[in-house]
Parts: sequence; structure tokens; C-alpha cells
Amino acid sequence: MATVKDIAKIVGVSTATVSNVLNGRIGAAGPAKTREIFEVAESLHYRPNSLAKSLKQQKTNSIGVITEDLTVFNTPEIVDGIDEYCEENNYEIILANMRLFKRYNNDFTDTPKHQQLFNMMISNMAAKQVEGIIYVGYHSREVTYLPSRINVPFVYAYCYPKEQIYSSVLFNDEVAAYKVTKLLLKKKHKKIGVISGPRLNITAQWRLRGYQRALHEQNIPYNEMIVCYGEWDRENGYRHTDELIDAGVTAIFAFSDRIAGGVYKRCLEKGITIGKDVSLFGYDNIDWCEGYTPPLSSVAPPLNEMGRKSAELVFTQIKQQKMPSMAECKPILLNCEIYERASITSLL
Amino acid sequence: MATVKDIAKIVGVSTATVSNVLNGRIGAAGPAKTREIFEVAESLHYRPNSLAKSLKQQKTNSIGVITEDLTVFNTPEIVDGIDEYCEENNYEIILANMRLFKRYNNDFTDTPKHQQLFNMMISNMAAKQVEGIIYVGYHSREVTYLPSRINVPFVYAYCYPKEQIYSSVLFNDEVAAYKVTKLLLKKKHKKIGVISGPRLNITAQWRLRGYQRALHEQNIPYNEMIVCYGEWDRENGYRHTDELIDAGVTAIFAFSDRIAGGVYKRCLEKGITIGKDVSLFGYDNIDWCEGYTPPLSSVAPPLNEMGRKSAELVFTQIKQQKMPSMAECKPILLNCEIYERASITSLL
DNA sequence: TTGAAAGCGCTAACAT
DNA sequence: ATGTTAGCGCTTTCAA
Repeated sequence: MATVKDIAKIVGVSTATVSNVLNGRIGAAGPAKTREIFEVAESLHYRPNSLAKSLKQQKTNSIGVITEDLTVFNTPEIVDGIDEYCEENNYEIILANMRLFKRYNNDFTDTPKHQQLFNMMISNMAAKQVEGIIYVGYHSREVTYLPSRINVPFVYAYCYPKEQIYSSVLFNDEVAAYKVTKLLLKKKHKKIGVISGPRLNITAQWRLRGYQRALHEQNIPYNEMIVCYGEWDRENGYRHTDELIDAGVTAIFAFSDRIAGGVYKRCLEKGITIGKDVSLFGYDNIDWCEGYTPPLSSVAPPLNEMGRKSAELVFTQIKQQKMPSMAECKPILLNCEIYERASITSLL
Repeated sequence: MATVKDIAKIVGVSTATVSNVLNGRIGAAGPAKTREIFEVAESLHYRPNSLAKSLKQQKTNSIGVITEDLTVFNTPEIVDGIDEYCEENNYEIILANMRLFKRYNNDFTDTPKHQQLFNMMISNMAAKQVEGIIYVGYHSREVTYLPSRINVPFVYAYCYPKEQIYSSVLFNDEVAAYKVTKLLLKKKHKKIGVISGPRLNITAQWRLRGYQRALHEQNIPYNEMIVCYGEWDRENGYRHTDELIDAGVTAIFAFSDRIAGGVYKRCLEKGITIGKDVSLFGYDNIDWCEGYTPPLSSVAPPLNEMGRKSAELVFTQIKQQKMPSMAECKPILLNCEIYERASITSLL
């Protein structure tokens, strides 16, 4: 690679002049020399060495992004949002992927091993002099990892820290579930079954709360007999369809699209037509929603926006040159979008 | 951030000694000093500045990964494979995402604008002193972009360059389609319909060739009446189901899982049971294959392996210190895996 | 308008 | 066993 020195030698000026000219300092050299410097730089395919530049300037214009697992379906879209925002602000991303799924055989309990890997990644980022770090979870949850003695802005996306001393960006499950339930109520559904994720899952709990609030507003008593729990998978939906149908629900709110997939399957077997005999709502708005017959109504988390917002927070903190206050570290909850498709119908 | 200088000052030795000790040069200092250096480094939370280190050593231990679009379904898994291999070799990834889809409204013809963006990305990577670059396409195809005057190893993954002067890694569509067809033939299907992607698409053409070869081996004449073309989407599958069924096919080979999705939909409407009345094979092995009723048989491209292989090629070239020969630049075609699920059945 | 020189943090050849 | 020194490529005072 050609260096400023090479150019300086050829043109017969000092490296300082070359640097100044190339960086657009007007009047750094006479017009003739200026042009020559550009020409030589061009012909040598000169590219400033960003390592040297950053080292000198003590500024890298880069932020680190640590993903728990890049291959988990929502992650790339969040990273994309971060990337987009960074590009607009002339920053670059250093990406590190923990590969939690493959590395630990899907064991996601936060073990010391995880903590160690986490520390390593942070350490690496610090070594690269990133000006901020965004930690992208694979799924909305509380993570126990805290960056130890880090002196750069740190933001959690799609997850939140045990202690609220760092910012985090999530989406509002309660409001989304409230909206969905209200929508179903408006369509005259009075008996709305729920197939939730695990009972202890915080996300599931928030969604349930939104569901309850909507019912409450309409003075419909909460009936726990038509609320089922299980994993986030198809199997769960499949298993609980019968009891909900038997209980006489006219609509089912599945807390994930995969769960909804199980409902489709079971209904097909039972000869029940979704969108006619029973209404169905999912959650996540995965690609395949449009692929179901009929297409599945669903809740779309604002993934791209979460990415952008996280980046925005990081930049704000970079500019402020100080850690955010406790108050500023309250998780930011963005709103989801509700997609109404043929899987739901109005009664009457 | 603490530096070697800080440590040196506190311990009362030279920076050289600190550096040597910290880098494990045994006997670089007496046991007492050695221990003290480590202690001080620890207490200062010292992290060597990798910019300075790389600059000095003229070696970054990093390779660049340029994705056409990180959010396109197959991309993350490929990147994951690259990442995995790099980690094993103590290299790191610098990721840059072109965001082709969002940036250009899904216009994927290789325009001058694309070329310009491509050059910018390469240029950026070069500035960061990456030791090699992997370009990850969003879909198997020929790309016209060539890295101009790059002096580091360059490998195309999931796409291949116009001129074969760089390595590329893809998967073998012909062999995969051959295997699928052969499998269906073995199950006594004689009349196997095809719903292909666009007629001019190179991938579609290779798959069709595999299909034809398998038929040819069994002396079954190729019947173009039962081969349909269209987009890679559900609509295409939906539209062509009737004519294939009417033509009396007992099995349908859809060249993408999304196309297969359309077949499911139409069959559901017609009261035809897939996996019983008609067998169905897809391609891509998307997550949702297991979600269809019955689960869709499909072809899984070796994404992770493609990533690993690309990285391997880069490392080989880095070690060789020279550009690969033309012969070495023949595209590497990895084999896909065939997943047989309940969507196909044996006749008799 | 131009350049000399210092220095970012680190390492490595070469003293001592 | 430990230190001196030079230098990676760049920017940036400060001086001429």
C-alpha cells in the first residue's frame, strides 16, 4: 500500500502537506501542487491507513455490536437498523457474534462460561477502541451480564440488564397485546383464548397483562381456563387448540407465530376453518405469516427501529461524554405494529 | 485506557520489558518484576491497543466480510460459518453490510451505483488493513463487480464473479436436483412435475439439468409440458398447481420452498392431500418446512459450510502470499443435504 | 505556502 | 535481565 510518504517523495513535498491537501485543508498548498498530489494519490491508489489515522487521532469512528446469535431470526434486522443509523452518522460497526446457540447447544441459562465469553468480547472491543457498544440479545429478556469497568457507552438491545445502570431498548409487549385484544373485542369476540409462552417468561407475562387490561376495560372477566401455557413452539399451539375450541372461544391469541402454526395444523385436522370458524392472531410477524392459509394476523416488533434507537442512544452518550443517569437508563419501549390479515374475522 | 507506558512507570521498568513480559516472552524479566507487571496491568485493567499493535506489526489478524444484504434469509448462516472458522484461526471479522434491498428498493440489477458502493466497501476494507475479503451474495448468481486493484485475497461466497480470476464457493444445484429426482423415481414416481424459478435464471437451469439427468438415467423422456416457470414465490406455485395435477403428475418438485407453499395452498383448496395424493419436494429448507402440514421435504444448502470453506480459501491464499491461479479459481461447489419428510410418499 | 518534528501505543532489533 | 531506540502511517502544532 502506498503511504503519504510515497506521495510526498514523488511530488517533492512534505508528508504534512500531502496530509493537509488530502484532508481538504484549503490553501495547504498551491493549486499546482495540490492537483499533483491528488493525481499521484490517485495513480498510486492511495488509501489512508485507518489504523494509523485512528491511533493518531484517538478516535475510531466505530462502535461495537455484540450479538448473542446472529442466526436467530430477529437479530439481523436489528443489526441492520444499527448499521443504517451508523452510516448516516459516519460511524462503522465492528461486529462480534457470540454464537450462543451453536457454541453451547442452545443452553441459554447465563452460566459463568457465558459471562467469561461476554467479558472477552467486551475486552476485545475495548482493545479495538470502539467508542460505544451495543449488545443485541437473541430474545427479550433480562441478562445478568454487566460490562465490567467499561468506559464507553453501553446499550442493550432486545434485552435489558439486571441492574438499570445501562440503557436498553425493547418493544412494548403490554401495549401490543392490549391493542390486539382490543381489536378482537371490537370485532365482537367476547371469548378470546390465549396460548402463551412459558408461564414464568417475562415477555409472556407482559403480553398477558395487556390482554387483561383490554378485557378489563370492557368489563369482561378474566378467565384463566382459556389461557394456556407452554413453549413458544408449534407443538404448544397444536396441543392446546382442542381445549380452547371445546371451551367455546371464538378467537385465539397465540403469543408467537410458531404457536399459531400449531393451531393451523390442528384446525386443519379438525376441519375448522381459521378466519371463519375461529379467528387467530399471532406474534412476531415472521416471514411466513403471509404463507399460512389464510394469512396470519400478527404483531411486528419494530426491529429496525430498535437498532436505530440503540445506536442513537450510544451516539448521544458519546457526545455527552458521560454515563447516563439512572433515570436515563429506564428501558425504552418502542411500539409494535399490528398487521391484520385474513386469519381474523368479525362476528356478526 | 492504561498503556504500557503507565505500567512501565509504576513498576519502574522500560516499556520494552512490559511489552515482553505481557507477551509471554519468558525470561524477559525476573520473577518478581514479572509478577508485578502482571499485577499492575491487571489493576489498571490494561488492554493492549490493537490499533497500535496492528500498525506496528503490519498485521491485523482480521478479514473483511461484505454482505450484499444481511437481512436476506441465508446470509447470517454463511457469515456464522465464516466467523466460526475465523475464530478457530484466531482471526476476526470486519463486517460491512451493503443493505442492497433497502438501499435500492430491491433493484438488484448491477447498476453503476452498485458498483460504486462495492468499490467504496472494498476501499474501506483495504483502509482497515484486512488481510482478505469475502463477498457474500444474497443469492446464487453471477456478479459483475470485480475488486479493482486489490492486493489481498478475495473470495466470493454464494455468488461468483464474471471473470474467473477469484475463487468462489457455491453449492451444487445440479447434483441436488439430481438426487431429489432420483429419490422420487425410486419411490416409483414416473411423472414428476417441476415448478421452476425464472427460465433464464442460472440456478433454475442447473436444477433442471439435474432433474433431466436423473430422468435420462431411467430412460424417462423429458416432458416439457410438466415443467413450469415463474418467480421464486408462492404465487408461482399456486398458479401452476392445477395444470400439473391435471396433467397427472404424482409428484411435484418445487424449486423453492416458497413455491411449494403455493402448492400447499392450492392443494388445500382442491382437497388434495399432499404426501398422499401427491408428493411434494421443495428447495432451501427454510425454517418453516417443518411447519407445513405435512412437513415439506427439501434441499438444504450447506450454508455454514460455505462460510467455512470461503474462510478456508482466504486463509490458504493469505499463507501462500500470492493470488490463486486460474485453475484454483474454478467455483467450488459444495453438496446440499436432502431432507425427506412426510410430504413425499412411495407409490405402491 | 510549506515543512520539521513530535507523538499516538506498541513491538523488536540491538545494545548493555 | 533489562533498556535504548527506532519506527509502523498518520496528523498537527509550530515555525519559517
